[in-house]
Amino acid sequence: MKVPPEFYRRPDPVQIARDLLGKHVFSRVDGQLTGGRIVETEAYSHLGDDSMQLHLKRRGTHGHALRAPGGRAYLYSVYRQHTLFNICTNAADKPDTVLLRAIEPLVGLEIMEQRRGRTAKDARKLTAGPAMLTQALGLTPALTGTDLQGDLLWLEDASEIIADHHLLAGPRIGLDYAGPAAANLPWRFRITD
DNA sequence: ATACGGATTTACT
DNA sequence: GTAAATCCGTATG
Repeated sequence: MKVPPEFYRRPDPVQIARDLLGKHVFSRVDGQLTGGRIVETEAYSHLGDDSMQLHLKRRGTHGHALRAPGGRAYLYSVYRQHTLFNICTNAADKPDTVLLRAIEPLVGLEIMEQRRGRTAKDARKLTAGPAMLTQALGLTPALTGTDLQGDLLWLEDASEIIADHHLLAGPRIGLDYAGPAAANLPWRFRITD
């Protein structure tokens, strides 16, 4: 069953990032169903997180898509070639997000391999990065604002409980530019194999 | 009009 | 380990 709106509207993005591990994400783009199990996430908060302030400033008007009620998609491109998938959380005037960094492919393997191209031959690299998974799922920045209760892009609760000893918490990736205060926050979560 | 920078991936040595 | 790819939105003049 779908993850309900209340899940996304809670005020602590770190807790939401933690809780999203083990959930399943699906997309139906071009009529093709693809999806997988979430194994790595990062939290971003409008409070006490310099990287979020910089992001909003740098992204200006487009970043205002972040100012949406919890439970919508926010996708944007970085390095002019890759798309990243975030989930808006909290309330519209308190813009927090969770970035999906890695999933374990479950549904629509052939479609995802096709979308990823030749480098997908290595199965471990099919959806093991934030831009890899958006490509595999067929996601583009145009999907920003999509309601995750719809049938285009959504998350499902797989009734999986991840125990703390199967979790790894660490600093977020690629945020050195935002300064040590932001780069050192242990807001990245991953399921250990 | 032009300059700048980045929540990455891939192919190399 | 390092470096190149690659093009868009925002800011600034």
